[in-house]
Amino acid sequence: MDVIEQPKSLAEQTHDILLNAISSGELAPGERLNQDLIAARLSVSRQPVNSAISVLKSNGFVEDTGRRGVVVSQISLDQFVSLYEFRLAIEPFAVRLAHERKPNDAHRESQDMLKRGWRAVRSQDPVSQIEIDFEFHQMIYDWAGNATIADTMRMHWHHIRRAMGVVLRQGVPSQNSWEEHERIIDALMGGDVERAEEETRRHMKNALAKTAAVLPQT
Amino acid sequence: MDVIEQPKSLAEQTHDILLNAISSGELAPGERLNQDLIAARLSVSRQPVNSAISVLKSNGFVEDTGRRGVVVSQISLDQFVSLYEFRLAIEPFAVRLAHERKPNDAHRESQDMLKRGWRAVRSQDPVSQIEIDFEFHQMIYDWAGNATIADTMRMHWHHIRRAMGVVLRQGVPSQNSWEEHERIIDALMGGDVERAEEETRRHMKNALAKTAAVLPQT
DNA sequence: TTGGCGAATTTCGTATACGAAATACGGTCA
DNA sequence: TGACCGTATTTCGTATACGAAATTCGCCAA
Repeated sequence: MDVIEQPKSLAEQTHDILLNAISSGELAPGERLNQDLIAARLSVSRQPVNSAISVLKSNGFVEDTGRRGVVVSQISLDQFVSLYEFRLAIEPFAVRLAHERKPNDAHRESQDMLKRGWRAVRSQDPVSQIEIDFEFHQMIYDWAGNATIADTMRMHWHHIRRAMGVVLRQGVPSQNSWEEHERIIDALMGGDVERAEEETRRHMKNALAKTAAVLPQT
Repeated sequence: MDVIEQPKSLAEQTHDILLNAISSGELAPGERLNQDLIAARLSVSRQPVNSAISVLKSNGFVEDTGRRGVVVSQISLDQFVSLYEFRLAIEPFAVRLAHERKPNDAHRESQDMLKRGWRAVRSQDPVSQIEIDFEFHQMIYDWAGNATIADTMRMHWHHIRRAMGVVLRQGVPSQNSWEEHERIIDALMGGDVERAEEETRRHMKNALAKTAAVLPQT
């Protein structure tokens, strides 16, 4: 039996809405967040908005200007290099854990995921491409059975989304990504951990290269 | 030239004070956070307290009870196994980066750090032992020159502190830790990355074993 | 026309107020 | 004596109020 969960507070809803707007690029880097405006737009008072902004600030999505209020954090190239370097350590490790712990229906689940991935590629819709890309990696974290990896990557993913949006909007195709995903799954299902790890590392390096080529122009 | 930074807001100060109280064990797992009480104790209104608690909640330091307010999160064994598994991936990687990028005065800095570590061990003061342990690893992250690693580990470290406090208060000696730190530095200064990574992995496994042996009793 | 100074306005952080929901308490009935 | 029900109290989330600091705007002088 499930526990009863009460509806999210206005502060949490406000946070989620703002975070989504930032991650999707709807709120551009450097853009100011005006508490009165946001409160009016969401039909709430400034109190939950203020609370939501505190949380965003603590997680690095917005920055203090020192003057009045906060602005959406910049997407710096350095930051993304460091983030992908980080993933270069975590993702292959997650794949190794996934190899050891993946559930019985992993094959079916992954084929399903790949199918959805290719469908998103064909759709050429950046939003669904970004979404399903995360779902793919989340599936791996899930198989890895490590809550810290899942939590940490969920946080970082919002930053990744921002950069990925920039990349995809520039018309860079995501087809390669899904070929790489396929190779990772292929190795994993075949029980070849070493190759799965290696393919994952390659996937990370390619993703970084694609992003790095586009980001400085922004 | 440094930028001028204005004093922290009451909300941020409240957050820092509460986080420190939680990490240090002053506020025990399961303990309720009463906003009125905290506000009165800190001589502020409930507003900054409420804001601070939102931030703590988003970072997993306190949990919603579903009823009234929040309680300090439990230290679960599962969570710590997952955290140390995570470190098993990150710390050796950070050491490898540190090997490539460490500054010229790394030798002097590390000898200094080791000296302070041994002094803390002799002092038998858990607080300074925990503090200097973090400083050691932070030095490595710093050398690694990767902001994502540093930021992520700073966040996780508050959770580690909580567990480490439990371990040290049970009288488990921290001498072994500093022998391990010494071996890592020794390998790193000798330019033997492979051994430095291996020593780091061993350090993580030992730390996990020490913690796991004590945690279930709590 | 442009630079500079001061008043008006904006906008934030924090305090206080208020209503709702949950807990705690006390009295009543078996 | 113990279980149960209704009321009082606690305590939270959110709204509103207020003061301070920064920015904007307009006026005046060079």
